[in-house]
Amino acid sequence: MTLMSVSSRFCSFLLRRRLGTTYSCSGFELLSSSSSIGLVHFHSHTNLRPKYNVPHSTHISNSHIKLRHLLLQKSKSGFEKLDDALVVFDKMLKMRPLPNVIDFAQLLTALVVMKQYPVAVSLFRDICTLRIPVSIITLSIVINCCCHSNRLDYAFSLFASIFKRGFVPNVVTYTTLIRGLLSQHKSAEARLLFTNLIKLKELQPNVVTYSTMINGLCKTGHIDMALWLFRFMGKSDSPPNTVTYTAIIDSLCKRGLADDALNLHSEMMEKGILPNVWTYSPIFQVLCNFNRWEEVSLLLKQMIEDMKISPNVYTFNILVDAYSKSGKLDDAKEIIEMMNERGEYPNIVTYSTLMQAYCAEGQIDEALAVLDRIKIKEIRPDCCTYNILLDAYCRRLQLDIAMDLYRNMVAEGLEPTVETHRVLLNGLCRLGKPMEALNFLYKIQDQGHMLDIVIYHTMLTGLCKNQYVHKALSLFHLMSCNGVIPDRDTYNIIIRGCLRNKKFSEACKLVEKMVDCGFLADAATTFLLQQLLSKVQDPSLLALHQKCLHSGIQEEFHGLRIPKPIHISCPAENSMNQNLLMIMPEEVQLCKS
DNA sequence: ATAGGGTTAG
Repeated sequence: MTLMSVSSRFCSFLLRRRLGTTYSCSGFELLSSSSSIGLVHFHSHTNLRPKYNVPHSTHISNSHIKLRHLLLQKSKSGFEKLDDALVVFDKMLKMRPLPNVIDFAQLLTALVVMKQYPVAVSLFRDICTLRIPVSIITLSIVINCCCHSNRLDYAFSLFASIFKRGFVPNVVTYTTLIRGLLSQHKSAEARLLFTNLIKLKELQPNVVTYSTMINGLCKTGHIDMALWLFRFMGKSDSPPNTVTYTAIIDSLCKRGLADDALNLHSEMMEKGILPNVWTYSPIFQVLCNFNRWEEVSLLLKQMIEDMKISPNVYTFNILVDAYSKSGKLDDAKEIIEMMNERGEYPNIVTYSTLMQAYCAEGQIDEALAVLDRIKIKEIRPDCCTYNILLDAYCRRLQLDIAMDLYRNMVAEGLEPTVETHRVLLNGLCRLGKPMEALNFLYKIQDQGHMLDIVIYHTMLTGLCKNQYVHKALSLFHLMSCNGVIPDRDTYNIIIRGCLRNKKFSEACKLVEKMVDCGFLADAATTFLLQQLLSKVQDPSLLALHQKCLHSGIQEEFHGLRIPKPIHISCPAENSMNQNLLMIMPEEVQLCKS
């Protein structure tokens, strides 16, 4: 058997495997067990190995040059279809001499651009099986793919293989792993990796490493550490750039700290670090939230005219949503007009937002008209679009129409989400059919659909409102068995349910349990308690009220959240390592041991 | 040839 025939049969086999039914199982199965497809036998014939070590330059043909040209382009834009990428890969495997490390890395990059992470991992597996050489860059690309597929286990096993293969991880490899850890909410581990890099003088983090760390710290709720690191960066060799500032600004905006965000926005401009479209979007969001409409208009003008930054779909969608939610439908439509004029065309999110606005105004026909119009424009409605309409019908108690729509969306090939199910459950409860809702819940659970905490909240609320508080209590106990841990909202929902149904002793027990778990009564619960106390003088109720007051709920009342002010301080000018380790005291302990 | 920001749905 010649090398070519084995190789080409082998290639087709791999391709079929990827294109066939087993393909959907992602590349990770291949990563763990290559022997399952009989490759071990293939390995043992050393003379069947492709002769990749033939110097490339002497054999470069026209097709190699064509390939290189194609890959350069596709690694930036991605292939139009997944199959196109697979066909190119198959052709590459048949070429002699084989394309080089860079060519294969570029093909993987094209798959990354297409967000086809598991496929990239699968191709990488084939590359290894065929003994095609890889580099630290190839490995970094694949580690990134594992992280994006939430497979940290594979990412770290590949990380270990870097050393076995005799490569050295670079700053990109480490940054990728740090991002992976943070995206999986493993912020302690990310911090440990980050500090160890510095402490063990492995390598110097660059501005991307810092920004990744800062963004991740913000997203995992460690904004104080993020701010510290941000100010530390200002004095380091890698000062913050636009992305770093944007991460902090976004975080401040999400906390409602509009003025702090605006100050930072001015600060960066003073330092000559130019904001971009990413920087402006969260600022618009927070200004809208606080009804600072004048400033919104001014900022939009400044952004476009002075800074010459074009708002994009994201920016515009934030504005459309904010205007709609404040009943300023005309302003929302004006923004959509502006989008069309500027060639930044509205997308499915824009139209779903607009439909949501019509539904909120009770103009469901207008919302349906939008749906018809986008279908003409060949914009495909997604699950969220349907969820909005489903919710509107459920609110009007037209559950039969909602169910029709539900069947429609499934027929269109859309997979219902937790939100879809939440909307339908809510609809059943509204109609006073809590037991049907509960049965529906069990049905979707049996079907293997995910039940999240929001679904439980909907069901608990529905049961309590329909005087099925005993059923609510059993569901409350059941949810932790199903791996969904009650949070502050869960406790407050069930406690209010008990109070409304005069189960005061049960409410007492739950408040105690809640406080033990570190949660407090919210404004609605406190308000209900006060209302009840003004009518009924029940001693257990009074004790309950006292307990709630002692647990310190005053900071939040009547649903108004008052954000705590943040002081952005500068780190003291000590030695670098001292300073950096100060932000992560837990890690210092770990490092010492 | 590899790494870092944002929108709709309780």
